[in-house]
Amino acid sequence: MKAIIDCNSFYCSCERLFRPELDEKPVVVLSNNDGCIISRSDEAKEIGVGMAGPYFLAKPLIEKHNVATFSSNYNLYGDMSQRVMDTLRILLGDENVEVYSVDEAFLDLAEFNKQDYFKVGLYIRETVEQWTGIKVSIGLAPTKVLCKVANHLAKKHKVKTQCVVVLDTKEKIEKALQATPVNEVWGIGRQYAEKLKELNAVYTAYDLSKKAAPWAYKNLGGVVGSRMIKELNGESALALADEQLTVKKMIASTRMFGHTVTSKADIKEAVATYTSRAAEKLRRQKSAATIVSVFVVTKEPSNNGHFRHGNTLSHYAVLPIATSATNELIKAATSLVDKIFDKTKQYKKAGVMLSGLVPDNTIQANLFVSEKNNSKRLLMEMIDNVNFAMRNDVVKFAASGTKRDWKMRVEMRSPRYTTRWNEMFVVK
DNA sequence: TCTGGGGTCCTAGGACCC
DNA sequence: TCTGGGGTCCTAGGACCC
Repeated sequence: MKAIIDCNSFYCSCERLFRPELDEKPVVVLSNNDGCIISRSDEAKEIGVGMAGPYFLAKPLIEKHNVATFSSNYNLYGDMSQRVMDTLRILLGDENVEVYSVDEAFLDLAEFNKQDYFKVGLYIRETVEQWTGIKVSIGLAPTKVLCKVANHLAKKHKVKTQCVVVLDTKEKIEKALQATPVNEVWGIGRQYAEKLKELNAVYTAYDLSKKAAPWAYKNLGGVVGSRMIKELNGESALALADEQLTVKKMIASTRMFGHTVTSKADIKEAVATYTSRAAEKLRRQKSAATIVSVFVVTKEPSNNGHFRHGNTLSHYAVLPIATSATNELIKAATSLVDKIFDKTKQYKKAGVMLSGLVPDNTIQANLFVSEKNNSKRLLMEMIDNVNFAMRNDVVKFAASGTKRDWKMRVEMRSPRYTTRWNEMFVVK
């Protein structure tokens, strides 16, 4: 048996931890730039606040019902996430926990075989809540896809299920699949859901489970589709990932600007800043990059009221030798800006992607690059350590700029209670 | 004038996830 | 006026090789 554990309205729950007066009150958390709603409490949902909708559209409703509204505070959420995951590792052992996202983890419950799974789930849920203050829902089943189905049901019927749903018999699985609309199946997005309903009269997870694997191969994205059918039928096709072995294959840092930007210098500053962040992530996983890509997104005139994505202009450079040194990556990235910049356009977003990643201990010096890389690595380590300790990008490269006109808006961020001494929670 | 078969590597793009 | 950010996996198809 496996399980998935999922924090309830995670970002909202983090905010509430330090504002207990908001318990049982509607709460929402906004994306960067205060653009979209990315987390909402059950109470906000009941009022009719939509998920992932633009903030400005929901604003009248939010103000009318006095919904507590927060800009996202990723320092806080990251730290709370760590605490939840640490709790799970202590309960189950490192090797039985796969962190799937900031608020979700898959668990291997092989050690609990033949026990009362409901009690196991309840015990995990209560311990996490007691140690961290974060409420979670748990789905237990033989495969990952079925765990997700169980977890959906646990969230949908919180009181009745006590946020724990176990699917360990054929009958329970069948019943759960029948109660699950096909678009809620993990791996079925909007496009597939529409296709399934219109062309194949597949409306529920149960209908989908009755399709043959070769059919799914043809119609639902190749092996991805056939695995999904197997998983729905209780045959495990997706193993728990080994955390030690997973390193990212691509690292990106991208942001919307706080307002539209037209100057090349500003774009270069932004790109240099994003490159520094990406390079830090790169060094954290001890990789070096061989490809640097830069893209910008233009602002287009609004299409009579309908939202429209701008055009993406991008370019990449292959480096002569893999590197993790910020200054080298910035040099490559900013010169790419020269290639894609069009002074007749306005821009609303830019980003940097590092790919072609290799372990940085295997970098071979080639004939054309001298052996001075080692001292550079030491410098980078020092900068990372200082920045980590101060947590405010104290040491920056000059190319990143100092005034940062393009910086995003974060107008309603709560204090970073758990990661900054000067913002710590005060007990009166 | 006739022009095979099997393989690898790479990129672009589509779908999905939280 | 205002619509996030960071990923993954897979396939098709082109270039190239022998």
